[in-house]
Amino acid sequence: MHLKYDHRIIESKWQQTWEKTNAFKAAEDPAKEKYYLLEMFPYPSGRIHMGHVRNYTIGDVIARYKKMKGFNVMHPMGWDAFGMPAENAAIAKGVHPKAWTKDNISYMKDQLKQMGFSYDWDREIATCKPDYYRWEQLFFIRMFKEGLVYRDRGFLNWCDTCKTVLANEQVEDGKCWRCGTQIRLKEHNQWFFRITRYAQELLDSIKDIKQEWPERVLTMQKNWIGRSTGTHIRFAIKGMDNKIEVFTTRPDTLYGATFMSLAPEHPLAKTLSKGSDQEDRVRRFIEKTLLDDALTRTSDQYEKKGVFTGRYCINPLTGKKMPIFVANFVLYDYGTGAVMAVPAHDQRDFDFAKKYDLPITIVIQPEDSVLDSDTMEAAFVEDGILVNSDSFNGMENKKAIHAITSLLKETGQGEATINFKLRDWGISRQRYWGTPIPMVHCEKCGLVPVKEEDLPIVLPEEVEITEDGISSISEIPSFIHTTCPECGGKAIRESDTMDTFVESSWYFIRYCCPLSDQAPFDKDKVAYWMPVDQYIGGIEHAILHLLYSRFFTKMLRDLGFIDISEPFKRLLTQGMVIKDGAKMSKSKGNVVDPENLIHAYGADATRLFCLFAAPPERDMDWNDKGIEGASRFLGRLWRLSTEIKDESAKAPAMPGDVPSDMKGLKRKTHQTIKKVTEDIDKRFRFNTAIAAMMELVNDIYKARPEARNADDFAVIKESVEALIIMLSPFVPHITEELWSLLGHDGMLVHQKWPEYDPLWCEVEETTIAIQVNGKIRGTIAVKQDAPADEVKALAMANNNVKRFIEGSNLVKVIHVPNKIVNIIVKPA
RNA sequence: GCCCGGAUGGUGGAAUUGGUAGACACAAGGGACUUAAAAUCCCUCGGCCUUUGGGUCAUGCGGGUUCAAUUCCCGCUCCGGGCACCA
Repeated sequence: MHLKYDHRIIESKWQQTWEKTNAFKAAEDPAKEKYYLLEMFPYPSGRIHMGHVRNYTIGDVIARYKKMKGFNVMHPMGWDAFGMPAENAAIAKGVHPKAWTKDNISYMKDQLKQMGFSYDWDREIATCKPDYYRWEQLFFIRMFKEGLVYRDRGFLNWCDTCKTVLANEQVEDGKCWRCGTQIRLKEHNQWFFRITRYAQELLDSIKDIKQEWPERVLTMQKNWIGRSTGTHIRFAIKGMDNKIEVFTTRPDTLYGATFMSLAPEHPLAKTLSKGSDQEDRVRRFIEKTLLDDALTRTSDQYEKKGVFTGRYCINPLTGKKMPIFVANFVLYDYGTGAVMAVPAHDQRDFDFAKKYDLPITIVIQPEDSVLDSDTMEAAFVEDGILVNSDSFNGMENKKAIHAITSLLKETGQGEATINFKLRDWGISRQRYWGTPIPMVHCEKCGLVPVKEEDLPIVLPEEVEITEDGISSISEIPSFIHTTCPECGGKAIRESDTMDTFVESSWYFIRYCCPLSDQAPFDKDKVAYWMPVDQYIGGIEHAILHLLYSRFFTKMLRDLGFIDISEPFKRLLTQGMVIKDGAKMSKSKGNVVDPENLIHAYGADATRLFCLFAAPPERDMDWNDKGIEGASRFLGRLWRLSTEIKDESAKAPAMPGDVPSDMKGLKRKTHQTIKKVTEDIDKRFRFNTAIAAMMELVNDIYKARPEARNADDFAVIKESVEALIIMLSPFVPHITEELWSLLGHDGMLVHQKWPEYDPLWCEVEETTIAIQVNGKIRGTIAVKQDAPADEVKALAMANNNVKRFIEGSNLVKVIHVPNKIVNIIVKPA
């Protein structure tokens, strides 16, 4: 009788053994090449979901594989523990966010352990703990001193009924998700990180990671940073001292600028109309427009509307009056929030001019036709020759861009500039569950940072939680009232907390030295482990999290904390787990709980299924039935290994009477080792690696009845053992058990990855396809690398091929070695 | 709307550098074993036609390049991700 495969017993047994023996504890060892593998840490939402299982299984395969390859692997795990869901849960259930988060962490940690992931739990981090966020507060203070933090006007979603600030996620169709009240944008001073100071470097250093990051992620980041070269132009306002500055990539059209459009958020929008009969209309227009979100406002279908402010500015080149409008399609976030309108050469300006009957002046003519401003039906946006532009008439517009910019520069009315779409990072959150911003408002001294020795500023726990919400720390007198670090007088603490993206922008460095309490980072340890060799996470983080982390790394370098410039050497973006056509997520209610799978089929089967279902980069469509196949395969592996052990023990040592040939299996074994190694190492294609190992299992099953003597069984044993070792990163528990059942002493986690013998990988014979005029008409078997003449002759001799070439004239024969022969014929 | 991806049998997917489309699985159907069931093992499995040799269509749609296109180019459709306060 053989032991039955019982995942419940085996999995917990090996999980305990690994833990007891500290199998995954990482320590600096200069003699060994380090490998820092990291998966994006989870938000402790309550239970792990399929996305976590997929992400962490992919990571675990690589971590275990690299360890077997001899690397000193660090594979840490932690918790992105601040954030909105904890507050929502607090409101819904009356639990304190801290308690809710703590419970979730302990439950999810247990779940991760049940999956058998190879984490070094000694490095665990939770971002909501003061011993973590105190360093973030230190960074904030140092950044403030370097001018990398500033306070500026910003806009918040405000619900008048709930009297609360709403996150974008909490706004549905412009209305509050709880009470349905139309939200409005409220002005509020907020803290910003000056990420734009790094815009150029973030763009330039893409070349340093280019080889190892997915192309599409870098493309998205480049577009997000959005560098463009253009010109700043200042327009004088009639009757005022102020000027309006615009950014344009088309200074060549300046002579055609006939009016000015301001974003409703523009500080001048209200000021310009003050005291005029337009004041009320402008105010109403701005209020109305601010209700529409940015997506709507940039849409093609969005009706372009505006209102005259009652004021004019002066075109710096023509000297003509240009009416100033507030227009709903102008965005405050891009450029300067003001656009010089050139209706003849910009479609939006054209539509606007037609609607409000504003002058259209053509300043660029195409070379092959003549435009007429009275009859044109769309803006002319192509290249052409300047007209109506004084001394620039007749110049190609591309050249005029530089010529006009030079003129503006000479007259002090503008200059060439570079503009980025990237905006500074607003990090203020008017929420309780986050890192307190270590600043103090003093009436006398203004904004003063907390003294570094007074850190951490601990988030107070005594908050009021009701069904309606959670009080802000601004309502806790003991927290809010303090003394000024500079003058010692009465002062008020900043009560905004930081965006949780700040915590996740540097956690990967802290993993190198999670316990250090003298400084955020231990330089030696960081120097050994950083950068992360392989980072793995969802494609949904392609821009924000990854860009913020890159920014933080560069900034911490400049603040003297670390010596590297890019945090993640290699990136793998894993696709999402999709069910019913949408991303599996709590908010969509289509979540599959992996816990049921682990109980019913085991962690190994769950891991195998996740890896086999799709390649990591692709979205994975959830299918409940697939796990059966994974589970069946493990049963097959189990029986094969235990039975072979008995059979080989009984086999006669001397060659038996029936000759047999195990060459085929030996070849397949080495080819499989090669294939699996390359699939993991070069391509991260775990699904095809598993398929290859399934093929090997099928071949062993077929070869088994042919085995007669000890030599034959030695080949089979070699196959089975190679298989068990190669499968161990994928299904670590069952393989560990089989390894020990086969009589091995040491644990499989400490085994070396198998090597393949190139000689045994060679193919003896290959099947090549014969085409006639590009259509397959037969196949022939030939020796690997057979000479072209021989192959061509064999191809022409094929019976079916003959039917298609007989009676035609041979044009040519294309031979691609070991692949195909294509015979081109023409009818006679 | 803007930026970035994706689409291959009933299903998940494979085809690594332009060279036999459908590897490996799932589901389905058939058979063996069994008192029976489960498990296991074996076989069939894109559509249509067929004289069972094979022929023909087929990788979201429409064009193109090539001896040869799932793969490269152009134009679409649909689906997904991101859009700066979800993480």
